[in-house]
Amino acid sequence: MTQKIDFLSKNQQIVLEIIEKAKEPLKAYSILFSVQKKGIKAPPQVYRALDRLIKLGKIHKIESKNAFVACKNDNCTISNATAFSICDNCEMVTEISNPKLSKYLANFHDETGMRYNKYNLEFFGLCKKCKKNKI
Amino acid sequence: MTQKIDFLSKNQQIVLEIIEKAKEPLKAYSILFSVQKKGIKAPPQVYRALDRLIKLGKIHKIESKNAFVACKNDNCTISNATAFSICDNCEMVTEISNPKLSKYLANFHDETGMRYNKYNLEFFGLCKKCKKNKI
DNA sequence: TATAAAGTTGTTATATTATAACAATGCGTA
DNA sequence: TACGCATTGTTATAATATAACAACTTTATA
Repeated sequence: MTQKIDFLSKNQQIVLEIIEKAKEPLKAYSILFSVQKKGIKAPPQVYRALDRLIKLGKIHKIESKNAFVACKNDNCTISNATAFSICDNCEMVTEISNPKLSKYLANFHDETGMRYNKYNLEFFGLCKKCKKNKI
Repeated sequence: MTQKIDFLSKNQQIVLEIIEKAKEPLKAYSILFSVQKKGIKAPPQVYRALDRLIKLGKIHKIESKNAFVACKNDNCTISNATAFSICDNCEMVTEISNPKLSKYLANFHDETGMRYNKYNLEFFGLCKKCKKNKI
């Protein structure tokens, strides 16, 4: 129940709240615009908060969109294993939480002997709605 | 043997060559700088070539780095399934071609009923060399 | 208490990445 | 030829992100 929100600074809380309320991934500058009434005035303030929230696992960055979403998993405190599905048409983004998938990827290792401690996976396609409406 | 390079325009060939020669992922503006002696003067010329080459599957974009690498698979003509391993220390990027992995991901479908036609996966960790030197 | 250390914030400026918009050119083909 | 169409060149600007440093807060410690 009690989130680690106590450990967040004022700006971090402001930024986190706005991302959590949003229904879609938010861009940094749209966040900046939204929080100007709350006293955050400049890009570095937003980007610093975003960086911190990412490290804490509170939010994730959708790399292919330069946008940010809240982590759907309440207990999430790390950010080392992320998977998303992204609709090419309506741009909807959903975090995938599939234990089999995460297990498979966490255990994956290739021929080079490199071992991974982090991954990010982005799937693209048409969501159910868009598939219906377009075909 | 014969590549589809015949279908590339002049600028596309120039950009592809420089990416293929490079040992690491190249940024768009570093490409721009390198090809100015060949007559390419402005960002849109580079970005247009990059877009085309990506569509053709000749190169891939490393989303977490905003950088571009040549596809290692000679026969690659599509760009819908990519996986990379990225060293957090030396920034080395390697394209993973692991049939089991690609099969697994190509067949993956989640509970939402969404079906994917494309994915991009980026693994992070320490490469063999860096692991040795740091630990 | 005071004062250092570390972290957070605010601020200005600027770097980096990417695209809009439109004119000019070349090229196949009807 | 003259049309359509893709590619190219060009200028300007949009969008994304960070450097650098001063001010302020909190905590830690002498």
